[in-house]
Parts: sequence; C-alpha cells; structure tokens
Amino acid sequence: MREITLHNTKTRRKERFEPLDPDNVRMYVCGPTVYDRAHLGNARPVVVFDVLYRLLRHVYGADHVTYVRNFTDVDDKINKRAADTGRDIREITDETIGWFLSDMGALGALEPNHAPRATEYIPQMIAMIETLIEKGNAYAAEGHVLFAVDSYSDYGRLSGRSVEDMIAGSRVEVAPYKRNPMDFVLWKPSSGIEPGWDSPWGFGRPGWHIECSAMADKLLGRSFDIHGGGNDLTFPHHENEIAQSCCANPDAEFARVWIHNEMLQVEGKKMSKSLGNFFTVRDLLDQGIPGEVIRFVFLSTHYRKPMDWTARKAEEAEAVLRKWYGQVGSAMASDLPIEVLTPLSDDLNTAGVIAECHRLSASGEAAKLKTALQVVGLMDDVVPEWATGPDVDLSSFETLLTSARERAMAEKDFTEVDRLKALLTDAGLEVRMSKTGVELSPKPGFDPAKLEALR
RNA sequence: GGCGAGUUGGCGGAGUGGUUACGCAGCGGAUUGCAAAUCCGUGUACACCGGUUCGAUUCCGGUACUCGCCUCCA
Repeated sequence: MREITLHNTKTRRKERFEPLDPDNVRMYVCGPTVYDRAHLGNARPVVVFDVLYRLLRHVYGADHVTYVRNFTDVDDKINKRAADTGRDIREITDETIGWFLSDMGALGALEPNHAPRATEYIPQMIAMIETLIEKGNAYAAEGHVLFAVDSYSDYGRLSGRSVEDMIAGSRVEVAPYKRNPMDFVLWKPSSGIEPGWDSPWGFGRPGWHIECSAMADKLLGRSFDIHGGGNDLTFPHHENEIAQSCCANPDAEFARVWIHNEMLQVEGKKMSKSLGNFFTVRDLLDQGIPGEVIRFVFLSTHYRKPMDWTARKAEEAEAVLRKWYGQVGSAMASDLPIEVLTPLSDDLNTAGVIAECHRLSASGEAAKLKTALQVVGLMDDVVPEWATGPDVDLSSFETLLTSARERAMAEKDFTEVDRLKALLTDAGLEVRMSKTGVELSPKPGFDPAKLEALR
C-alpha cells in the first residue's frame, strides 16, 4: 500500500500517515458558517481537503473513507443577516448551503459523506456540555456555560501558546462571570428573537466550538484520523475543540493528525472588503473563469504556503488546461503513474503533480496525463465543455476559404482570402492554413451569432 | 509582545549535499502568400551572515524581510 506523509500541526512535522482503521479512514473538516456566498478564501480548504479525500479514496478505496464537513447554521452572523433582511433564518441557511454546494461543485469538489448541520446536533452538544460540567471542566454562570481552561493542562498545546501568553495578548473584554479570562463559551442564553433551544441552563444556543466536537464525536467516533481546516482556526477553534473532546472523553485520542492550510491573498494582499479585492467564487465563475481553472490555480501552490490569486495565474492556468485537455481527448485512463502518486502522497505536493503533468504532456502520454488530472479532480471522464468549444459545423466555411485560397494562389491575389479570414477571426474562430488545407476552430471568445450573420 | 509559516531566474513554481527542473513570457531560427498553431534552439536562480563538509540553494545556527494567528474571518 502506498505510503502517505502529512504535516501534522500537532507535532509540527511531516509524519507517515497510519489510519486507525484502514477499512474506515475518517476525516473531519470545518465547514462554512452559512450566511453568505463563499468567497475565494473559503474555497481553498475545500479544494485542499478534496484533494486529500481523493488521495485517501485512491489509496484505501472509495468505500473505506469517511469524510465529514459540517455546516454551521447557528451563529450570530446568521442572526444579524436575518435581522438585517427580515428573512427567516432557515431560509437564509438553506439558500446559502445550496449556493455553497453548487459553487464548490463547480470547483470539482466531491461532496463529503456527511454534511451535518449544527442545529441537527443540539442534543449531542447539550450532552457533551453536561459531561464536561460533571467532570469539572465546565461551569454554569449567568445563563452561560463556560469551559474552564485551567482544568485542562494541555490547553494551548496545538497552537503552541501558554494561557499566560494568551491573556497577555488578548484584546477582548473579559466577561465578569469568567473564572479565567480565556474560558470560552459552550452555551449562551438566547433572547426571544434569537434562535434557541431548551437546556438545563435555560433557553439558549451553543457556542461555536462545541458544535464541531459534538458532530465529530457523533459521526466519526471519539478517535479518528484527520481533522482539517484553515490555519486561522488553529486558535482558538481547534484548540477549544481539543479541550472539549479530550476532557469529555479522556480515554480517546480525538483527532490524531491536524492539517491546516495557509491563507489566500489576492494580487499580493489580504483579501478584504476595504481593499476592494474581495470577491466570491460565484463572481469568478460568472466572469467566465471555469472552475477547473480556479482549482488549477489553487493546486499550483502547496497548501501550507500562502496562496496568491492573480488574474495572470488564472490566464496561464486556462492556457495550460486547454492544451492538456486537447491532448487528453478521449484517451482511456490508465493506472495512476507512480511519478504522480509520489508527490501527491508527499504531504499533498500538488505543485509537484502539476510539474509531472507537464512532463507527461511533453512526452505525449495522454492516458497517464488523463489519469493524473482525474486524481486531482481536474476532470471527470470527459473534457469540460469550455475547453472543447461549442460544437458547430464549420465545414462550409472551410470549403469556402479553401477554394478562395486556391484561387488566390493561382492569381497571386490574396485580398479576398484576407477579407474572409478577418471576418472569421472576428467571429472568434481560429484560422489555420497549411499546405494541406484550411482548419477552423472556435476560440475562447467565439460568438455563434456573428458567425451566423456571415452565412 | 507571544506563536507560526514563508523567502528559488522577468513571472509562476519543482527538486537536490556535487550534474539541465519544468511552465509562461522573452530572444534566435524553421515553417507560412501573410498570420496563427506547431517544431527546434536559448536562461549557471536559489534573501543575508556564519557553521558543518572535500563541496550547500539543499543540513545546522543567527539576521533581515514578507505574511498569518493571538478578535466566533477558512
């Protein structure tokens, strides 16, 4: 069986990956809070962990991997959105989940085996909080339940910081009912207008961190293999998840390997609304940038490096993919070449995979290239439609141009040929003339209407 | 201030203790009625300073710079 190495945030080194159970490799990845369209940064972890999911399925078998990615559908940002728009919360979250799935699908992301909504696991959260209180790791105060960080000696281990450092660097105001300033909320009271559930501590709603602990526990068990997310989640979210889960289940390991992707930038700067470089995945797709192109750009940067999205990269990616798709055509897929699997298994070196694809392309190994593209999710069985171009019958124009050219050759007068060529080029066709004949093919800007007008 | 990641030729990026990465762009050439496409050729880069070594871009230490997190932003 192929060996996979992965960088584990817990140990800060690359390690050989050994699943608890090779017949059921389990991975949990933090999903989006569903209140708005996914921006480009949201797409990075989706693509990164989709590649890992595909690799795991390749190595262990598609039926032996369980991938869970949640939807956080209870959150103050959602409440605010509902209040601002006057819309129903469920309507907002349903709509946003639909957008998310279709946008990520456009990027070639497979859907996880389970995509739980946090609101479906409230009883599990309450049960876990009760356990934490019983074990002395949590306390109720003024309608809240807080996790006592002092009760867990390993608190801060994942992110490599001490509680003292956190307090020193903290910029949050400390609620008076907290025993330690770093104690975090497991449960908080809800007013009548906020969503809430009855609990032993009154009507309220869960804190963010407990959601993932409860859902992972329920769907993957108390010990599982991989937990992933963006590296901005390392602290506090993942640190808190570990504290909750490990205290509630002291005999279990919780997640063995923690994987974090680096952040995304746009044209060298952090993506933010104030800089005016904020955009969603849907924005790019609507601009006509194919999902495969976006995915390719993501894959060209290793997941633990900051990734810079630039328009130029997108253009280059599109040109490369067009070329490869053209070569691959209807080639039969082969076994995955070891030259491709090796970098992919080496901590998801997707840029190395692309380098290998260039090599396969140069040596004309269409079948291997196709397999390589498939394994990283850049194509299914067929070449994407945008790369093949529209299916139009151009033979009449080819015949016309050919005869005009033959005449021109004889008469040494090419004005008519050049005129026809200009018209066809203007309609978005690529015109190729060689000794053997004339060939027309649609280019990216092909406009069928203009061509029709020429008929 | 604390914690972490990164720094390879014009751009993107792989990789390695000693030999050409590769892609794009550029340049030269072939081909072409012109052009496009294609093909051929072409680039001694690895932040800085030390150390280890016969030899380091590759290992170790330090410096600088960039970026992220420390605030329920992925």
